Amino acid sequence: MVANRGYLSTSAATRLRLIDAASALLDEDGYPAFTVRRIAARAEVKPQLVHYYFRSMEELVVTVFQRSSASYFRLHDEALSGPRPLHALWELNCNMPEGRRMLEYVALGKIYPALREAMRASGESFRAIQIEAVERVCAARGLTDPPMAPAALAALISAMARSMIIENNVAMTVGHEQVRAFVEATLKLYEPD
Amino acid sequence: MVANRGYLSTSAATRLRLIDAASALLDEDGYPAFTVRRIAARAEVKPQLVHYYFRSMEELVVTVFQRSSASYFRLHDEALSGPRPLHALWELNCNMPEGRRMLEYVALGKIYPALREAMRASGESFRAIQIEAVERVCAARGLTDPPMAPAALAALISAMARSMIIENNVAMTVGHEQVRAFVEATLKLYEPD
DNA sequence: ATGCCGACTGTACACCTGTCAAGTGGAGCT
DNA sequence: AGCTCCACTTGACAGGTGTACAGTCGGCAT
Repeated sequence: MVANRGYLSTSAATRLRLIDAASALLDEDGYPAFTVRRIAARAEVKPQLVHYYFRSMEELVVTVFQRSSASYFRLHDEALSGPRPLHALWELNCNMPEGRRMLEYVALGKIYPALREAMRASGESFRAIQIEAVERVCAARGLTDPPMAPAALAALISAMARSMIIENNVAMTVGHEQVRAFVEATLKLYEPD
Repeated sequence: MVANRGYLSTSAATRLRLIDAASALLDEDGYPAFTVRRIAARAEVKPQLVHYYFRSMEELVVTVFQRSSASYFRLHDEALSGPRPLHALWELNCNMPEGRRMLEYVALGKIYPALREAMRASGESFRAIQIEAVERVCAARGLTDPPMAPAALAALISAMARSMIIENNVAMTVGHEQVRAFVEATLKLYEPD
């Protein structure tokens, strides 16, 4: 067989099964389900295999996060490439499962410092991309005096979507409709049509 | 001694000590520190006393939350009673420790359903109060056509403050300055001066 | 003096957590 | 045939989790 030049154990569909299982559990039952035994059971594998493929739970959670992040990156990129990139970004942030997962990562970040660092890095790069996107829209539409700074709009889109997710989590919905209306009205200033 | 007509065990400075300890731990070390033994240790009390005063951890967490909520209510009320209530509300949401604690409650809410319900109830009533406050400001200043619905402004203030807290948690700060500038500019439309 | 009652202690349960060290079994190469 | 390598299993560790229940002790009212 051809050698696999990976510095870490390559091969192994099992490794993938573990990552899949962890992701699924995070979606379904949230951060409390992120435990060695539950993940292994979900992957139909002995618990010890988790530590065979990952040094620690911290390494696993970072790996899972990176994959979430990469998958979000694709959707993100796609959204920003279309016509009306800002509207697409808003839709994406409101609806995607990745958004709901983020809350769980925030919780797990309290426990695993490496995850916090990964989140910081990915969060900052996403924001940078979004700021550029806003600037491109402004330039393209000849908006010389936008209602707010590009960074503020990027942060606003994330923040409003994230907050609605959090509130939905505790079954709070007061004002959500008005928030959506406001954000969409604001975006229309950037992207009429 | 006079009888205490409480339906639940009254008296007991110990009970208070436990609630204080739990609050402090939540502030300092977050939701992972919310455990019987750590709380008891912080209160300098035997662990068993936690279950002497509270049926379960769920009852304790709800009690602690109610107290947070009540203390926030006072600050909230005070802020909304001053001149420039909206500016005061924004400052309050950005700076108070109650805001940081909320994140921990969100995490604990995944574990304790009763906490979720308490959060929903208190969240909705705070929002209702804020909506009224916005409407009062609009009426007082003769703002007949505000930039957004009152509910949207209330939600926006909460959401932006909360999101900045979350991002600070992972040491993300890109765009925060611009967000502050935007929110303050918006509030100035409601409350010039 | 006796008995009650409320605050608190001692002891224990069953279960779950992450992590590790040593062994097994088979495929592949020399 | 022997050796090595790798995916995986066996078995176990020390420590943590929430919760229960029977006992003790001291002040109070009768």
